[in-house]
Amino acid sequence: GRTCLLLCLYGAWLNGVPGLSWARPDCSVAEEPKYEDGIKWTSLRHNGPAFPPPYERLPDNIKFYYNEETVTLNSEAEEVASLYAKMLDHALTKDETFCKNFFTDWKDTMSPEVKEVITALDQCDFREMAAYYKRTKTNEKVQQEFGYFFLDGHKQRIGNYNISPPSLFVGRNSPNRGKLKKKILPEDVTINCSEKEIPEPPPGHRWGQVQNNPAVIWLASWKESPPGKVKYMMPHASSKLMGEKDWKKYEVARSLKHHRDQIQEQYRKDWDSEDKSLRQRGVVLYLIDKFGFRVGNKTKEGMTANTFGCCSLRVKHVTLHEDQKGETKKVEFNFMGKSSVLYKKTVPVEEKVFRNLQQFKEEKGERGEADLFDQVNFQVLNMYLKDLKKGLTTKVFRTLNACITMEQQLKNLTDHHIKNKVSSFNEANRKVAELCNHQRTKTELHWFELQAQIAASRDELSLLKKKLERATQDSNTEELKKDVKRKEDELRKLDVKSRMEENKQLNLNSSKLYYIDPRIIVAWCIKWGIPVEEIYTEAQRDKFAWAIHMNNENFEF
DNA sequence: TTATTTGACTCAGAAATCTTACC
DNA sequence: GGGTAAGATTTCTGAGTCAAATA
Repeated sequence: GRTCLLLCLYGAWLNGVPGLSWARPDCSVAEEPKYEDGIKWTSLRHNGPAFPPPYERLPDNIKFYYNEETVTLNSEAEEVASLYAKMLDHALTKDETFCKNFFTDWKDTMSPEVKEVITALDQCDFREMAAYYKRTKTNEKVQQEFGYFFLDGHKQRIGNYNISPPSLFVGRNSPNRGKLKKKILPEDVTINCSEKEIPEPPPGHRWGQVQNNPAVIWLASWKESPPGKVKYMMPHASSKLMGEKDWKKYEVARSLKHHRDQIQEQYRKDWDSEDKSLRQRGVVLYLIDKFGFRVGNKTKEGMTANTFGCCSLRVKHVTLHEDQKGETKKVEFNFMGKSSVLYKKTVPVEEKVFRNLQQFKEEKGERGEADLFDQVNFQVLNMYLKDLKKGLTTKVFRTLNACITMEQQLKNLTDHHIKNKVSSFNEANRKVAELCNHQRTKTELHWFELQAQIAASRDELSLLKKKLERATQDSNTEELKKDVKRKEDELRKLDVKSRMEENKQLNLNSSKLYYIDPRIIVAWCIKWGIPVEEIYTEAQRDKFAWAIHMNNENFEF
């Protein structure tokens, strides 16, 4: 209760991190060790990750058919088939690459005889299996014993403690989509913990590796087959360790504010430089600073979807628009960004940026596939930024821009404007989501249905109106008028619905969770007497406990 | 050496699940 | 008042960033 909260605050001050304390349920005020740079903990105890139950074979009455005939699969092949069967409703099972990858990996699991029989995926009938899995949704409650860990004696939640069962890779636009993600065994897992507190591996198994590395915060790690990346079992966002990092992230962004003028002055100079790499650096930094682009790492060809960020933009992604008099200069960006989200915006830029872009494009001739900024990459940029300010990297600009935008938007909301405070808040939030290009792809089916409904309704309305025009003082004029009114109401409702659907295009969650300093929001809530519960969900309040406990009405970013 | 890969986080939308509103 | 659809929230896991290790 309140006492606990006060103790938390007190404990946090003792720790030297304002507002940050051990997350619930443990609120004790212990003397905490201060760690030198890079050391995260003294004692770390947990039960390791939870493994999925072994595969259960289909009952005898559920069959798989090939060419209308029953084929009996061995256990492994049946298991992989079940993964596809469970996805039968998913659009990906109509995707060529997905199917090709799946079929290749699936065949590897078949016995030689069966492999000879099953040669075409489109002859396979998984429907009986699919129906069976729909009926028997296993809804096992997660075991509480795996959900927590102890960091220096404090009980904390774990973010992801379940190792997922084998599945088909579902990366969007990834060349790996459809490939089998193999079963992870304890032998594949590295455990990170205190030397004397090694968790018990599942019966009959042993851990691949056990280490005691206080320089990292992960509890367990393993490699996933495609795309061969290391996965980690990490503390929950509500844990002290994560909250601390979150807080530091925003502090770095705040400190960037004081260096921004200097950075801008420098990149303006760079636009005129003799050195092309400096000119490119200057333009890239301008774009990142101004429009919140991601830096754009090189992506591994053939392993990931073809996506882009600022440094990795191609010539074809940028179109320059100049009006007749050459007064307004606009740049049109059109490319696939992170997670294959389309970035399509046209923005005005300064004269020198425009000329430089023009030159970079011309140099490459008509080769649209050529790198627009061939002389810079994220290492170059981050090296440069690090020298200006410790801890400064390119992504900080995105955070800074998001925070400034949010703070400004909220400031604009005066008592006069605010009728419904929560929806006003969402409007402000929406501006940030727009900046960050956080999108939600609309549920296609729903959308098309709605548009069809609207079109049909429009047609009917115009038909009714014509009828009404033609009608003389017949007895049914009144009836017709009523019909028209009814149709108009219906159409209006549909339009509202459509607009709501349109708004869903923006995804407010990502900016709220990762970009907007929660202290801005808390301060705003206090100012207007809005309970934080109306803005942040429970999970979000847990994550931002540090900011909520600070309770600073006068916070300015 | 410097370019590339790996490791460790940090951010991303979709799917799954829970809650509420509506008929 | 209960069944269901829509909406809100949480979980899940893929996809970025960026520093450090490696070749």
